[in-house]
Amino acid sequence: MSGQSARSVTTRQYPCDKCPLRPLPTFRAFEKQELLFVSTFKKGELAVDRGATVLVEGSHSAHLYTILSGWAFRYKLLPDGRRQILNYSMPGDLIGLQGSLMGEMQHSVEALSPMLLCVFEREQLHELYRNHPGLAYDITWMASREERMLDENLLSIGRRTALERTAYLVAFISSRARGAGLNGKTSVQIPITQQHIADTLGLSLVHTNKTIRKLIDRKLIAWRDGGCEVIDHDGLKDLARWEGLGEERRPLI
Amino acid sequence: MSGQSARSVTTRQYPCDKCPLRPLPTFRAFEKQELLFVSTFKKGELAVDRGATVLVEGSHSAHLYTILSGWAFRYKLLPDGRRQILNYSMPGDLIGLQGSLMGEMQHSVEALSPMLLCVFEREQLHELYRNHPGLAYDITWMASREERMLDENLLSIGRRTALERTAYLVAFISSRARGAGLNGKTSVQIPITQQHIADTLGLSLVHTNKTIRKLIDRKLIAWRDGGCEVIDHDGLKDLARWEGLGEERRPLI
DNA sequence: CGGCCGCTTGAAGCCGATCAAACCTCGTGG
DNA sequence: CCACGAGGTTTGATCGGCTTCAAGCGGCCG
Repeated sequence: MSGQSARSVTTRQYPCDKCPLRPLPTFRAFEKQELLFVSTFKKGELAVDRGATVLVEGSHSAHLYTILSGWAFRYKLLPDGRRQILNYSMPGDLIGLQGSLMGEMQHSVEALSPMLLCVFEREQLHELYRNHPGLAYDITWMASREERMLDENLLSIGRRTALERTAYLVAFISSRARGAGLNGKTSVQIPITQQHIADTLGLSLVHTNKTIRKLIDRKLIAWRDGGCEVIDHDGLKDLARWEGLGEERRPLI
Repeated sequence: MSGQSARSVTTRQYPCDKCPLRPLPTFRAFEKQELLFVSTFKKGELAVDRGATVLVEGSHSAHLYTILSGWAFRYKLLPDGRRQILNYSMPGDLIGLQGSLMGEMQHSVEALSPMLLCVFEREQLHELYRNHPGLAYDITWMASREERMLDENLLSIGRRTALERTAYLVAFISSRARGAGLNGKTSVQIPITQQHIADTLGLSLVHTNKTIRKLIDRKLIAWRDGGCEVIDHDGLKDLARWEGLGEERRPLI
């Protein structure tokens, strides 16, 4: 059973002023004052294993998180077990904001790889809004960004063919991964199984496999070491008729 | 051509202290100070016709809106014209927040009925965040609410059958309509065509029609006067395996 | 070595798409 | 007053993309 909620609070390895993410060109710089507040906002770090459930639908978590490293996905289930993956999360993304604002979580979050999370307390969100309007604005911005990604995913599932959808999804994830600073010298290894892709795109596993094979045959992607690798990013975007992500600088909390 | 951007600024009929929506039990009350600010935040009212395009993908609008009355829908298009409806909007909902926060609109908004909108200026959002943390929190809350609806819609399109999807959509819209105070003595008339439903659910028009017929035959809904009416709300929810909306009180700006 | 997980492949069948046509209502103009 | 056309709904027939069922393969780990 891989779904167990294995987790352990580690000692703090990354004080906010030595945040490994903030120096990246994708992220906006902090005001000194904001950095100070976030340092007190951060309550610790949480390490979770691959396959661990970080947050579970129906719960009322006292925490929200920023991903320091690793990948995760958000999903919902129907009563009979059908699963829909809603989106993926990677370094710099907030996890659990919906639950913090509105009370109960209405989706679950599972780690796709070992992860390191910054832990924040929901309770202090009000203080953040009261004293740090810039950060408050950033949080709304990030919520809007998530909304935008969901809009695009809806368009994809609703109106693109299986081949287009798959091309879109791989291009989308790899764009985001690059935006999160995950590009090694070569292209990114996306740590997902074909079942994840199927559950994201609303397809069956069998048909997903056959569709991925077409992308491989066209030399658009490769499937290696239990993960996906992009070979021809522009080819994927063309096939999916996708414009790509705006590459604006974004906030990090 | 019904897509023209017909619009006209009317004189202000509803000062914020006489807002027809706020007294409704669905909405949270304002602090006196918040009411004052929103009164200055509101720049006027905009009346649009049915079929008018309120906001268009790719534009940089200087405004955002709250719906005073009427219905609208958000949608995206693929280059070849395929349309995906993302969500519906009704009284009390914000329109154009994404665009205000992030610059460019990445979806369009079209009126489903004549509408009356409160007009706000994007520029003043920063002032709102600086001086009214409570309202800032409310805005984030509303963005999260939209995100939640999108999550549910994704689950629906990705993993529910055509019949379940249709049942879900109708139940969902009518729940929201009731939450927006649109329930007359009888049930709500939802002012949409079957083409809208098809474009929301990722189905063809023909199949949507046949699916709707099944719901009618089962006496779950009725189709009258070019609109949809719910007859058996619980029946729809059961069929869709849908839990329903949390009926929490929500903010209004 | 055996079992599990993830990937692959073939065959059969169905859900929903597409094609085609007709009908109804309503507004417009001759 | 009726002819006409447009938009929306309806229905039947055929097609095909995707699902489902079934089975086998390969690698990794206890």
